[in-house]
Amino acid sequence: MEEKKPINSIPEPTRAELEILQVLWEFGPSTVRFVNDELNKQREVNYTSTLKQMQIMAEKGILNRDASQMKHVYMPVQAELKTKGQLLDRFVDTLYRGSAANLVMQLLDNKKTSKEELEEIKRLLDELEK
Amino acid sequence: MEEKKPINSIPEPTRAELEILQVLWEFGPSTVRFVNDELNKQREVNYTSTLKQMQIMAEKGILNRDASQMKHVYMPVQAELKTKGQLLDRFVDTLYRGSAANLVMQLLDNKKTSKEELEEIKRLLDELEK
DNA sequence: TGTTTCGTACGAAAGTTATCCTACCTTTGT
DNA sequence: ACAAAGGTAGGATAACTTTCGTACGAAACA
Repeated sequence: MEEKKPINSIPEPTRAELEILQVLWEFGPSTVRFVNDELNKQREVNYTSTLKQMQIMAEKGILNRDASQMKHVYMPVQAELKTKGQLLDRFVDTLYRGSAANLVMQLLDNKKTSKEELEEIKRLLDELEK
Repeated sequence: MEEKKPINSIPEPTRAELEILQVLWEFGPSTVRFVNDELNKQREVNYTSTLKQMQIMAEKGILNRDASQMKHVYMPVQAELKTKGQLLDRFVDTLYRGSAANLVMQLLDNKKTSKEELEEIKRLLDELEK
C-alpha cells in the first residue's frame, strides 16, 4: 500500500499532464470525453490514453474527481496560478540560479519577444512602481 | 547506422543532461572526472553514469568532445545563451501562451521574487527605454 | 616489470512516461 | 428486450531516461 503524502504542493506535472491541465484551466471541471476532444484539436490521442492519464493524475493528487455520476468530472487540485508559480520557480532556480532579473534580461534580448511585449512589460513595471 | 541531423538547434536536454550542461557552462570544457566530481557535490552519482550520460549527449549532438587525449574533454555545442533561450521560449509558449508579458506579470506577484529583484528588473527595463 | 589506478566502451537493468488494447458495465435508442 | 454506443478499469507494451556493472586498455608507480 503506497500512500502518497502531498506536503504542500502537487508533484511536478509531466508534459502530457500539463496538456490536460491546460484544458481544465481553460474550461473548468470537465469529463474525460471533453478533455480528449480538446486535445484532439491539436494532435491525435486515443480516448483511453487520456482516460488513463487523468486517472493517474488523480492518483498522484494532481486532479480531483467527482465520481458520483457515471461520467466522472475531473478538476485540478491546485489553482492555475499556484501550479504555474511552482513551475516558474523551479525554472528560474535551475536555469537562472534563482534570479528572476536574469530571466527577464534574457527575455529582453530574446528575438522572439516582440516590441509590443516589451512595452507591455514596461507598463506593468511602471504600475508596480507606485 | 543512425545519423543525427541537427537542423538548427540541439534537442531539448533532459534533466540529467541539464545538470551536466550547468557544470560545463560554469567551468568551461571539462573531463568526465571533473564533471562527475562537481555533480557529487550535490548528489551521489557513479562515475560511469556521468560518463554514459556525456557519451549519449555527444551522440545526440549536445556536446562535442576532444578525444585526442586519453582523458576526453567535453564541451557544449551551443552557447549557453542560445540553449537557455530555447528552453525559455518553450516554457513561455507552453505555460504562458507565448506571452512574455504574462510571465513577467506572474514573476511580479510571485512571493519568491524579492524587492531587490524587482528593482533590478525595473532598472533593466529603463535602460532598454532609450 | 608487474600491479594498481584511472580511463573508455558496451550492455543490461530499472524507473518513468505515454499509449493503447481488452474486458466489462451502464446507458441509449430501436 | 436487445443491440449499439459510450463509459471506467486494468493490464501490456513501447519508448525514453537514468543508472551502473563488467570488460578491457593505458598510464602511473613501487
